[in-house]
Amino acid sequence: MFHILEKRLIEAVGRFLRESRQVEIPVVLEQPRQAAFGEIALPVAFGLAKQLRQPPRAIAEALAKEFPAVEGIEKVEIAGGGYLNVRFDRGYYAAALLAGLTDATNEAAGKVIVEHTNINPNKAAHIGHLRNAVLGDTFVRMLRANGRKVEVQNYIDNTGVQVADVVVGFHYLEKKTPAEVRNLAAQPKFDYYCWDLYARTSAYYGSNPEAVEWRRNTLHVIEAGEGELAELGHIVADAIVERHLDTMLRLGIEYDVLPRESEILHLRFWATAFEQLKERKAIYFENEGKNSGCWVMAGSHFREAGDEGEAKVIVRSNGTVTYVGKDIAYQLWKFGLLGKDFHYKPLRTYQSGHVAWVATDEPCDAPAPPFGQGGEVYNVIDSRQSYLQDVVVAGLRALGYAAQAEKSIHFSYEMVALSPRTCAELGIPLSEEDRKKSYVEVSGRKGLGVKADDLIDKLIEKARAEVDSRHPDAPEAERAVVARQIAVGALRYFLLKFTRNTVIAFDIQEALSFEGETGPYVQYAAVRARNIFRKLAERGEAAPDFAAVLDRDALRRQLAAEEFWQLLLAASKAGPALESALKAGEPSHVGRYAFTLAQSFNSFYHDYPVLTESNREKKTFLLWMTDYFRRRLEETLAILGIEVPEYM
RNA sequence: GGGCCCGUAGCUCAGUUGGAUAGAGCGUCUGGCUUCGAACCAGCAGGCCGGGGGUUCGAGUCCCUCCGGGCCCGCCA
Repeated sequence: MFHILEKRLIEAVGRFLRESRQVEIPVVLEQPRQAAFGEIALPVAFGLAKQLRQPPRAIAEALAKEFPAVEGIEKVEIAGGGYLNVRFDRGYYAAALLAGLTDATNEAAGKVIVEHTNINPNKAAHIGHLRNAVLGDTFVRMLRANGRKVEVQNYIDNTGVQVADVVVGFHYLEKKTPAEVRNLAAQPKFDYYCWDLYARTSAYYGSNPEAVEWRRNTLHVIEAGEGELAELGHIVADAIVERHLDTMLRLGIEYDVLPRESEILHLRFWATAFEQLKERKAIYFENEGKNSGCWVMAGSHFREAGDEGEAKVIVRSNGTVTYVGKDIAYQLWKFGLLGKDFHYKPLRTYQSGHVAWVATDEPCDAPAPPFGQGGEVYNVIDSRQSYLQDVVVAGLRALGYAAQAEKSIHFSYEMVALSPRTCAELGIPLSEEDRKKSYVEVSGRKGLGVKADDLIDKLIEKARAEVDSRHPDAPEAERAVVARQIAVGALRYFLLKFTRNTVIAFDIQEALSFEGETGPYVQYAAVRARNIFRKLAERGEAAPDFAAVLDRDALRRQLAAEEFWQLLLAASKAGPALESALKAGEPSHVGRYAFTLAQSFNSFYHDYPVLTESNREKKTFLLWMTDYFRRRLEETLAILGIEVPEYM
């Protein structure tokens, strides 16, 4: 509704200026500095000051006198150096909200592809991976809430060097057969086992340089896809992918399709992309210099104009393709530009019946929905890979796909590091140098980091203690559910409260907090709103028919109280909040909105006892406000992927 | 050497395309539970927005420069 009035205002003011002043300027709306100034501020007078050669204040006064009538707007006032502050007709506005009038969502055409998570399937997921997945998943929920069609992809690099390292560990260090590893892989914490093995193998390379040859050979065999080492690679990667899906499901994160590198190789996606790249002269064969014998992309494609820079090798002199090359092929496929497709088989069915599919190289009986063919592609990848993402986009552009290059968005974010305090707490040894830093980078290679499942377990444990102390009589199973919901709320909110380009110095104390700006704080507000209606029912009272009691005049009477009006206004801005968060590409903005909404409600809850209110109109109004807040809180939390517990 | 990011209250962070008196949370201190359950609320204190220059009627926000910190720049992935 807020948006509707904004649009009306822009339209009316634009026409007014055109007709009365013969000026054509874009009408900009602002949020007044203070809520008491009104709902919308128009700074038009400042823009006109130059053109009309008059002081802004005088222009504002003149404009205010002739200001056109706009439905739903009560009046305009002059303020400050020349602002026109607009006040809504409160009764009109609230009546529209009560009638269920909402801002229309964008029905933009085309599918959006969001790729996130993308964890190397060779070890347990850690806190950094969680940031990626939660950011990606929340962005997906934002897009869907806005009416967009979204496909969630989780790319699996199952033939890469990281998997090879773990295979080396099993085969050369532990001398295990595929059958033995298969047994191990069926154990619950196989990903933890590999976490340690990966670190051990990496360390082994350091002290035994000749072992690096094992790795090279293993990688080669895994890519070819045949032999015992390749079998080991599959066992490891497939099992770990399942563990990752389990971990993410604990946070409510699901996927539509898992494209895999093994299929990119076997289905010769790269060969097809290579032909295109050669044909359209996007890459060239280098005959001299250090890159002699390689196919390279000229630096001018992916750097600032004028900066020739270094060329990027796409195909090595031994004929093998680099990681970026495969990524270009994958990106082409996402847009439906490759002229090839994977085959698919169902990987798992979620509780809702939703199926996650995985790429295969041979057809399967189950009919898969169409994947790929996106109109817009978001790659959720940390900022350290921005150079490579630039190369991928440059590849598209060099192939003549300028439109798709524009629609290829690197949804980048900064890494999660560990606070020194948390390192100490976890018993991670720090060098003299690390101790001085404000944070320490995690390293899978060194086995240095906080495992996702450990963190979730810890959060559940703490939430459970809180729930037990408050609701000792509630059934055990119920308390377990509530504790899990609170833990997930705390974790997801924690990862979302920072803007994307802030490095998170992960501090376990801070993440375990349930007070202040946290997920549980917001959940608590929603629970309180629900409790009021539960108590009402327990008293044998039915929820009133709001529309019957609250006509426009009644609403106007109640909303004459400034506090009520400000609360309602804030709650009514969920739509615009989502829209601006999408525009900015910032899930954290939705989190922040949820928090301020919860703050508003908590103060309302504290100041106005609803159930004991004796005046019928006021009580109905308070109940309506409660209900309105409850719905906005629930909607916003759903976008954040946070559930509302039965009680807290 | 080149590129990207960051520097705002004791700590952790917000701050829309430049706008009115720079905001939260935590922490400190002070008050508030007679169940719509305090995982809450109210209040106090705390700021040369890293330094300097510029553009502008107006700069935390844009430009230049310097200082401090992080990340990237491979025929690894």
